[in-house]
Amino acid sequence: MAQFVDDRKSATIERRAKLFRGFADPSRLAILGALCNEPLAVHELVERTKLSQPNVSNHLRCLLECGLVASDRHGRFIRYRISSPRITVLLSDVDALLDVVAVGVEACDNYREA
Amino acid sequence: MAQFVDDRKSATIERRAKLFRGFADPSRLAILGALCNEPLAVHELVERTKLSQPNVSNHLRCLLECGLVASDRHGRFIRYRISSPRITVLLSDVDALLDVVAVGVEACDNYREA
DNA sequence: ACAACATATCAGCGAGGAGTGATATGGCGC
DNA sequence: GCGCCATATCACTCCTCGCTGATATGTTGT
Repeated sequence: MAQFVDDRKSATIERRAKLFRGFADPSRLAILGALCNEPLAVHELVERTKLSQPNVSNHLRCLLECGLVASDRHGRFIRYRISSPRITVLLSDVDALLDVVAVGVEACDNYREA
Repeated sequence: MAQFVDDRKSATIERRAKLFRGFADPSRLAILGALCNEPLAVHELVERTKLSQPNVSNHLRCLLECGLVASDRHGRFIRYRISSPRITVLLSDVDALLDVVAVGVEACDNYREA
Protein backbone atom coordinates (compact mmCIF):
# COMPACT_ATOMS: atom_id res chain seq x y z
CA MET A 1 0.00 0.00 0.00
CA ALA A 2 1.38 3.35 -1.01
CA GLN A 3 2.28 5.70 1.82
CA PHE A 4 0.08 8.73 1.97
CA VAL A 5 1.54 12.18 2.08
CA ASP A 6 0.62 14.09 5.18
CA ASP A 7 1.60 17.68 4.60
CA ARG A 8 -1.61 19.52 4.03
CA LYS A 9 -0.01 21.76 1.44
CA SER A 10 1.07 18.85 -0.76
CA ALA A 11 -0.17 19.08 -4.33
CA THR A 12 -1.37 15.50 -4.08
CA ILE A 13 -3.58 16.30 -1.16
CA GLU A 14 -4.97 19.41 -2.74
CA ARG A 15 -5.86 17.49 -5.86
CA ARG A 16 -7.60 14.84 -3.82
CA ALA A 17 -9.53 17.45 -1.89
CA LYS A 18 -10.56 19.19 -5.08
CA LEU A 19 -11.77 15.96 -6.60
CA PHE A 20 -13.67 15.03 -3.46
CA ARG A 21 -15.38 18.39 -3.54
CA GLY A 22 -16.64 17.54 -6.97
CA PHE A 23 -18.57 14.73 -5.34
CA ALA A 24 -19.44 16.55 -2.15
CA ASP A 25 -22.69 18.02 -3.33
CA PRO A 26 -26.11 16.33 -3.51
CA SER A 27 -26.92 17.91 -6.85
CA ARG A 28 -23.76 16.73 -8.57
CA LEU A 29 -24.12 13.32 -6.96
CA ALA A 30 -27.64 13.07 -8.30
CA ILE A 31 -26.39 13.97 -11.77
CA LEU A 32 -23.46 11.58 -11.63
CA GLY A 33 -25.61 8.83 -10.21
CA ALA A 34 -28.13 9.20 -13.00
CA LEU A 35 -25.38 9.20 -15.60
CA CYS A 36 -23.90 6.05 -14.11
CA ASN A 37 -27.05 4.22 -15.17
CA GLU A 38 -27.23 5.63 -18.69
CA PRO A 39 -26.14 8.63 -20.75
CA LEU A 40 -28.70 11.42 -20.62
CA ALA A 41 -29.46 14.80 -22.14
CA VAL A 42 -29.75 17.90 -19.99
CA HIS A 43 -33.52 18.12 -19.97
CA GLU A 44 -33.71 14.49 -18.91
CA LEU A 45 -31.37 15.21 -16.03
CA VAL A 46 -33.57 18.13 -15.08
CA GLU A 47 -36.61 15.85 -14.95
CA ARG A 48 -34.99 13.19 -12.84
CA THR A 49 -33.01 15.30 -10.43
CA LYS A 50 -35.76 17.91 -10.08
CA LEU A 51 -33.15 20.63 -10.21
CA SER A 52 -33.57 23.83 -12.17
CA GLN A 53 -32.18 23.83 -15.68
CA PRO A 54 -29.54 26.52 -15.10
CA ASN A 55 -28.45 24.69 -12.02
CA VAL A 56 -27.97 21.44 -13.88
CA SER A 57 -26.10 23.25 -16.62
CA ASN A 58 -23.81 24.90 -14.13
CA HIS A 59 -22.95 21.62 -12.49
CA LEU A 60 -22.43 19.96 -15.84
CA ARG A 61 -19.99 22.62 -16.89
CA CYS A 62 -18.02 22.01 -13.75
CA LEU A 63 -18.11 18.23 -14.14
CA LEU A 64 -17.11 18.59 -17.78
CA GLU A 65 -14.17 20.84 -16.99
CA CYS A 66 -13.05 18.39 -14.34
CA GLY A 67 -13.25 15.57 -16.86
CA LEU A 68 -15.76 13.59 -14.84
CA VAL A 69 -18.31 13.59 -17.64
CA ALA A 70 -18.13 13.82 -21.41
CA SER A 71 -20.65 15.15 -23.90
CA ASP A 72 -21.80 14.54 -27.47
CA ARG A 73 -24.09 16.67 -29.51
CA HIS A 74 -27.05 14.74 -31.00
CA GLY A 75 -29.20 17.13 -33.00
CA ARG A 76 -30.25 19.83 -30.60
CA PHE A 77 -29.69 17.59 -27.63
CA ILE A 78 -26.42 17.22 -25.84
CA ARG A 79 -25.91 13.84 -24.29
CA TYR A 80 -23.74 13.60 -21.22
CA ARG A 81 -22.08 10.46 -19.95
CA ILE A 82 -19.69 9.31 -17.26
CA SER A 83 -16.12 9.67 -18.50
CA SER A 84 -14.64 6.69 -16.70
CA PRO A 85 -15.90 3.53 -15.02
CA ARG A 86 -13.64 4.41 -12.12
CA ILE A 87 -16.26 6.94 -11.10
CA THR A 88 -18.81 4.20 -10.67
CA VAL A 89 -16.25 2.26 -8.66
CA LEU A 90 -15.68 5.24 -6.43
CA LEU A 91 -19.39 5.67 -5.81
CA SER A 92 -19.72 2.01 -4.95
CA ASP A 93 -16.84 2.32 -2.50
CA VAL A 94 -18.58 5.15 -0.76
CA ASP A 95 -21.69 3.04 -0.40
CA ALA A 96 -19.57 0.24 1.01
CA LEU A 97 -18.02 2.62 3.49
CA LEU A 98 -21.45 3.95 4.37
CA ASP A 99 -22.52 0.43 5.31
CA VAL A 100 -20.03 0.77 8.14
CA VAL A 101 -20.23 4.41 9.13
CA ALA A 102 -23.70 5.51 8.06
CA VAL A 103 -25.00 5.94 11.60
CA GLY A 104 -22.10 8.13 12.62
CA VAL A 105 -22.30 10.21 9.52
CA GLU A 106 -25.98 10.85 10.06
CA ALA A 107 -25.29 11.85 13.62
CA CYS A 108 -22.38 14.17 12.90
CA ASP A 109 -23.69 17.70 13.08
CA ASN A 110 -20.58 19.46 11.89
CA TYR A 111 -22.22 19.48 8.53
CA ARG A 112 -25.79 20.41 8.15
CA GLU A 113 -28.36 18.08 6.68
CA ALA A 114 -27.77 19.46 3.22
CA MET B 1 -23.98 -2.95 -10.85
CA ALA B 2 -26.58 -1.43 -8.60
CA GLN B 3 -28.74 1.30 -10.08
CA PHE B 4 -28.07 4.70 -8.57
CA VAL B 5 -30.85 6.83 -7.23
CA ASP B 6 -31.19 10.13 -9.00
CA ASP B 7 -33.53 12.26 -6.95
CA ARG B 8 -31.35 14.80 -5.27
CA LYS B 9 -33.49 14.71 -2.14
CA SER B 10 -33.00 10.98 -1.61
CA ALA B 11 -31.57 10.07 1.78
CA THR B 12 -29.01 7.89 0.06
CA ILE B 13 -27.65 10.79 -1.92
CA GLU B 14 -27.56 13.10 1.04
CA ARG B 15 -25.62 10.54 3.03
CA ARG B 16 -23.15 10.12 0.20
CA ALA B 17 -22.70 13.86 -0.10
CA LYS B 18 -22.19 14.23 3.62
CA LEU B 19 -19.57 11.50 3.63
CA PHE B 20 -17.80 13.02 0.64
CA ARG B 21 -17.67 16.32 2.42
CA GLY B 22 -15.81 14.65 5.20
CA PHE B 23 -13.07 13.99 2.67
CA ALA B 24 -13.39 17.24 0.79
CA ASP B 25 -10.95 19.24 2.85
CA PRO B 26 -7.14 19.28 2.62
CA SER B 27 -6.73 19.33 6.38
CA ARG B 28 -8.89 16.31 7.00
CA LEU B 29 -7.30 14.51 4.07
CA ALA B 30 -3.88 15.19 5.53
CA ILE B 31 -5.00 13.77 8.86
CA LEU B 32 -6.65 10.73 7.33
CA GLY B 33 -3.70 10.13 5.04
CA ALA B 34 -1.29 10.22 7.94
CA LEU B 35 -3.47 7.87 9.94
CA CYS B 36 -3.63 5.45 7.03
CA ASN B 37 0.07 4.87 7.48
CA GLU B 38 0.03 4.43 11.24
CA PRO B 39 -1.99 5.38 14.32
CA LEU B 40 -0.89 8.71 15.75
CA ALA B 41 -1.46 10.97 18.71
CA VAL B 42 -2.73 14.51 18.26
CA HIS B 43 0.57 16.28 18.75
CA GLU B 44 2.16 13.98 16.18
CA LEU B 45 -0.57 14.88 13.72
CA VAL B 46 0.08 18.53 14.46
CA GLU B 47 3.76 18.10 13.62
CA ARG B 48 3.18 16.29 10.36
CA THR B 49 0.26 18.21 9.01
CA LYS B 50 1.58 21.57 10.21
CA LEU B 51 -1.89 22.54 11.26
CA SER B 52 -2.66 24.31 14.51
CA GLN B 53 -3.50 22.10 17.44
CA PRO B 54 -7.07 23.35 17.93
CA ASN B 55 -7.63 22.91 14.25
CA VAL B 56 -6.50 19.29 14.33
CA SER B 57 -8.63 18.66 17.38
CA ASN B 58 -11.67 20.12 15.71
CA HIS B 59 -11.26 17.97 12.64
CA LEU B 60 -10.65 14.92 14.76
CA ARG B 61 -13.85 15.46 16.67
CA CYS B 62 -15.70 15.62 13.39
CA LEU B 63 -14.00 12.53 12.03
CA LEU B 64 -14.65 10.72 15.29
CA GLU B 65 -18.33 11.61 15.30
CA CYS B 66 -18.60 10.42 11.72
CA GLY B 67 -16.96 7.16 12.67
CA LEU B 68 -14.09 7.59 10.25
CA VAL B 69 -11.48 7.37 12.98
CA ALA B 70 -11.34 5.76 16.40
CA SER B 71 -9.36 6.73 19.48
CA ASP B 72 -7.68 5.09 22.47
CA ARG B 73 -6.27 6.79 25.48
CA HIS B 74 -2.66 5.81 26.22
CA GLY B 75 -1.51 7.66 29.29
CA ARG B 76 -1.94 11.30 28.56
CA PHE B 77 -1.81 10.72 24.85
CA ILE B 78 -4.80 9.88 22.76
CA ARG B 79 -4.02 7.73 19.80
CA TYR B 80 -6.21 8.04 16.74
CA ARG B 81 -6.51 5.46 14.01
CA ILE B 82 -8.48 4.79 10.85
CA SER B 83 -11.71 3.01 11.72
CA SER B 84 -11.96 0.86 8.62
CA PRO B 85 -9.66 -0.32 5.83
CA ARG B 86 -12.39 0.73 3.42
CA ILE B 87 -11.20 4.27 3.96
CA THR B 88 -7.78 3.41 2.62
CA VAL B 89 -9.44 1.71 -0.32
CA LEU B 90 -11.48 4.81 -1.00
CA LEU B 91 -8.42 7.03 -0.95
CA SER B 92 -6.59 4.71 -3.30
CA ASP B 93 -9.49 4.72 -5.72
CA VAL B 94 -9.47 8.48 -5.72
CA ASP B 95 -5.83 8.41 -6.68
CA ALA B 96 -6.68 5.95 -9.43
CA LEU B 97 -9.36 8.26 -10.72
CA LEU B 98 -6.96 11.17 -10.51
CA ASP B 99 -4.61 9.30 -12.81
CA VAL B 100 -7.29 9.79 -15.44
CA VAL B 101 -8.77 13.17 -14.65
CA ALA B 102 -6.00 15.01 -12.83
CA VAL B 103 -5.41 17.50 -15.63
CA GLY B 104 -9.04 18.45 -15.85
CA VAL B 105 -9.40 18.77 -12.11
CA GLU B 106 -6.40 21.06 -11.91
CA ALA B 107 -7.83 23.19 -14.68
CA CYS B 108 -11.35 23.43 -13.30
CA ASP B 109 -11.67 26.84 -11.70
CA ASN B 110 -15.07 26.34 -10.17
CA TYR B 111 -13.21 25.50 -7.01
CA ARG B 112 -10.33 27.56 -5.90
CA GLU B 113 -6.84 26.15 -5.38
CA ALA B 114 -7.59 25.48 -1.71
C1' DA C 1 -0.63 19.83 45.37
C1' DC C 2 1.67 21.94 41.68
C1' DA C 3 3.83 22.35 37.30
C1' DA C 4 4.06 20.84 32.69
C1' DC C 5 2.34 18.72 28.90
C1' DA C 6 -1.64 16.84 25.92
C1' DT C 7 -6.03 17.64 24.20
C1' DA C 8 -10.67 19.74 23.83
C1' DT C 9 -13.90 23.61 23.46
C1' DC C 10 -15.87 27.89 21.82
C1' DA C 11 -16.94 32.47 19.72
C1' DG C 12 -16.05 35.17 16.00
C1' DC C 13 -14.33 36.27 11.46
C1' DG C 14 -13.80 35.63 6.61
C1' DA C 15 -14.31 33.37 2.25
C1' DG C 16 -16.08 30.16 -1.05
C1' DG C 17 -19.74 28.14 -3.35
C1' DA C 18 -24.73 26.65 -4.35
C1' DG C 19 -29.09 28.26 -6.00
C1' DT C 20 -32.09 31.57 -8.40
C1' DG C 21 -33.78 34.58 -12.10
C1' DA C 22 -33.10 36.83 -16.14
C1' DT C 23 -31.09 36.48 -20.38
C1' DA C 24 -28.19 34.87 -24.24
C1' DT C 25 -26.88 31.38 -27.69
C1' DG C 26 -27.73 27.62 -30.78
C1' DG C 27 -30.08 24.09 -33.64
C1' DC C 28 -34.52 22.34 -35.68
C1' DG C 29 -38.87 22.23 -38.30
C1' DC C 30 -42.38 24.61 -40.86
C1' DG D 1 -36.77 33.43 -41.71
C1' DC D 2 -39.31 32.67 -37.59
C1' DG D 3 -40.82 30.51 -33.60
C1' DC D 4 -39.61 26.87 -30.54
C1' DC D 5 -37.05 24.02 -27.92
C1' DA D 6 -32.53 22.75 -25.68
C1' DT D 7 -28.75 24.48 -23.36
C1' DA D 8 -25.43 27.96 -21.56
C1' DT D 9 -24.09 32.17 -19.08
C1' DC D 10 -23.96 35.65 -15.55
C1' DA D 11 -24.76 38.65 -11.43
C1' DC D 12 -26.33 38.37 -7.05
C1' DT D 13 -27.60 36.64 -2.40
C1' DC D 14 -27.42 33.59 1.40
C1' DC D 15 -25.46 30.21 4.00
C1' DT D 16 -21.95 27.12 5.45
C1' DC D 17 -17.61 25.89 6.84
C1' DG D 18 -12.62 26.34 8.05
C1' DC D 19 -9.24 28.85 10.74
C1' DT D 20 -7.63 31.46 14.62
C1' DG D 21 -6.91 32.89 19.49
C1' DA D 22 -8.03 32.38 24.01
C1' DT D 23 -9.26 29.29 27.35
C1' DA D 24 -10.85 25.03 29.69
C1' DT D 25 -10.24 20.13 30.90
C1' DG D 26 -7.41 16.30 31.86
C1' DT D 27 -3.28 13.50 32.98
C1' DT D 28 1.26 12.52 34.59
C1' DG D 29 5.42 13.11 37.48
C1' DT D 30 7.59 15.12 41.53
